[in-house]
Amino acid sequence: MDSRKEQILKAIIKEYIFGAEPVSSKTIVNRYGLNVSSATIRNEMAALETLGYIKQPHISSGRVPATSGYRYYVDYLMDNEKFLNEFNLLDVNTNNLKDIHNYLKEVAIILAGLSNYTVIITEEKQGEDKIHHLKLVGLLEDKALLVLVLSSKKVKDYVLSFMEKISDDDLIKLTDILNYHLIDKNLDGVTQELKQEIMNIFPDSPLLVDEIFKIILIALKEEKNVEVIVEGMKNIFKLPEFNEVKKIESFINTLEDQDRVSRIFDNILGQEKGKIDIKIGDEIGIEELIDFTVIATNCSFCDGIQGKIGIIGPTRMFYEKNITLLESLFKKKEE
Amino acid sequence: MDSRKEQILKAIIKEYIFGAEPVSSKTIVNRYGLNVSSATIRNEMAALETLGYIKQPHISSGRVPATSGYRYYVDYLMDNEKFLNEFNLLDVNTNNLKDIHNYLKEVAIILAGLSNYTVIITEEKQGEDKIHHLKLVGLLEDKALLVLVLSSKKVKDYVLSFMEKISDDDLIKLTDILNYHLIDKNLDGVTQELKQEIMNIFPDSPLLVDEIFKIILIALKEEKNVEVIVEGMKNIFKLPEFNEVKKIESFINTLEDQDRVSRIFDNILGQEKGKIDIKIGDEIGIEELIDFTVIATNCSFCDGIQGKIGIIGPTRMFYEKNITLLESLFKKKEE
DNA sequence: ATTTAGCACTCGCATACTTGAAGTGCTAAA
DNA sequence: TTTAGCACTTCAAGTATGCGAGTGCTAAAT
Repeated sequence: MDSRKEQILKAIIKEYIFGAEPVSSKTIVNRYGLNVSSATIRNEMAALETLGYIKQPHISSGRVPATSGYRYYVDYLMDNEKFLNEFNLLDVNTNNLKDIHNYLKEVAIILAGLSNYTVIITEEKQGEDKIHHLKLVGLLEDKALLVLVLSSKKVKDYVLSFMEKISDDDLIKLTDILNYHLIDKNLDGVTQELKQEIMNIFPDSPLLVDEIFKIILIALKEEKNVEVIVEGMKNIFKLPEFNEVKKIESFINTLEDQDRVSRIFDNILGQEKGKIDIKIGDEIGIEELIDFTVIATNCSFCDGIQGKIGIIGPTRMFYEKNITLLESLFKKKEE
Repeated sequence: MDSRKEQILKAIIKEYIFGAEPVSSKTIVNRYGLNVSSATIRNEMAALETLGYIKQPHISSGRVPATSGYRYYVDYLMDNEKFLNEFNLLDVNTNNLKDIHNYLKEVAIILAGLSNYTVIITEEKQGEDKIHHLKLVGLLEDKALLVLVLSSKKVKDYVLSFMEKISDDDLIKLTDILNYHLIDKNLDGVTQELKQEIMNIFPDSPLLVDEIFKIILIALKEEKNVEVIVEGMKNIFKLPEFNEVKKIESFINTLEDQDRVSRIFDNILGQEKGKIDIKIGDEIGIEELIDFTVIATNCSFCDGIQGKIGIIGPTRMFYEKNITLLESLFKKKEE
């Protein structure tokens, strides 16, 4: 990636974000004049395409950024223009749950209006439940039952299907190790690090441990009180690339499903507070959102209420603007 | 409307509710055989069209029910088949606001799933604010400022535009009368009856009084804590007649706007509890919902929380099913 | 070795035309 | 009053056609 390729990639992305139409070599010469002819641009574009940064909707059309093109843009090319709006909207001080809920709803509406995209917010009241006991029971050679006993005395069970065959001995060994590490842990304890640790001790079945962890997360999450707020779905109608009923249906279906909205955050956000995460297309990890980008961040309120805020828009979103928008929620207004 | 016309109207509506396609004279003969030929049906259909109960999307197509056709059906023709599902979902007993909110959200999701339409619910915590004082100030000959002082000391003002010219004298007279009747009244006091009473005393400007009342309602409502729940918007995608982006956009725009959702209920529901109201097409009073029917009812919970529940679907909705669905929310399960 | 002019080629989109099926209204006879 | 029959209308789907935008490639220029 020499400097000229970067310039051209940046031009293509800026142009496409602005116009939502395939960008031609001629457009780049006209508007970003790099002192070369359109033929040269075409050659460079062909190179950028082999590198996977851009693609053609069909032969003989202009180029459109690919996911990795946007990723490159966000990581290396984006102008960090500063926007002036600093709202400090999230400096709330209340202990009333209902108040917080209504307030966050208001925040979502405002943010949706400012961004012109869809805003998702979850508030989670940390559940008190921990894992009291855990058991793996073999059913068939590739199926087992995971039984969870929670400290609230609730019993939950899930059927696991593995790719690989697992012996009863393995199950017992795994049960012991999981119990040793997970007993009396709540959601905060079930971290990536712990998973790694267990996988070091028990390295033969990485997929299985993965699967089990996912289920434990789900089980404990069910004990959490997660409230989901979605505002500004209507903004999708402003985007010319989503002018088909099928696409809109898929989007609305996804965002009306609280589980899937929670999963967006689970997939993209770590534990860190205040950091802004950007996931583009398939990085979000939800099939239906392949054409979208999510910009999200953690935040926490009084009373142990955890919040997550995300802006979801097309992959060709105004990255700079929306990153600053999310950042500005936390900033104090300068005097 | 002789009996045969009623039979044919009923057949057309049932057929259209089921199939969402214009109903031909032949279809009626085939499926509802009334021992007459299709030509006779055609003659009757022409008559039903002049009566306004059905219409043709274009000449040489079958007939589709008109709003007044559905109205006639609901009022006189509908089978009151009883459905068995009785949920008694709304027999809740809690004083926790947050609980009620989450519970109602759950109810909305369930109801949306059962009905296959969109469900709207509002919970309203009655505001304490009353009107402390009211003033009308003339601005231009067809504009005036309505100033409201609330008992919470908040001052609100709104610009009124009238069709007709209003003299300063009239404004003063009207101010006095409104003050006399409205001081220390909250939302419960601003009723249709009171409006009638004032209009009897001051009959010259019916439109004006109407306008003022609307604004007072809005002002007091702003002091109310109204929470709006909308679930199942995705169900619109199952309806073949809403297969255009424009139509879906209009629907979602309307339902994402809390004010307009509140207005749906304001327009169609009276004070009565437990009564099921059905409004079809333009009867709803919201332009964008001209192709929809709303079935709605009032309900109230502990703690002075007022709720309104509505099912909103196409005018060709399964009326019987959804009426029973709403009814069954309140019924006790029979032993 | 790099850049560029020029040209053939591809694809999508809009327009117009054709055809067949569905359904009506009307007339004249039953 | 009802019905058979027929002319007429409209929609929907399929097909042909032309146009414009844009590319890739080749051969010449730098």
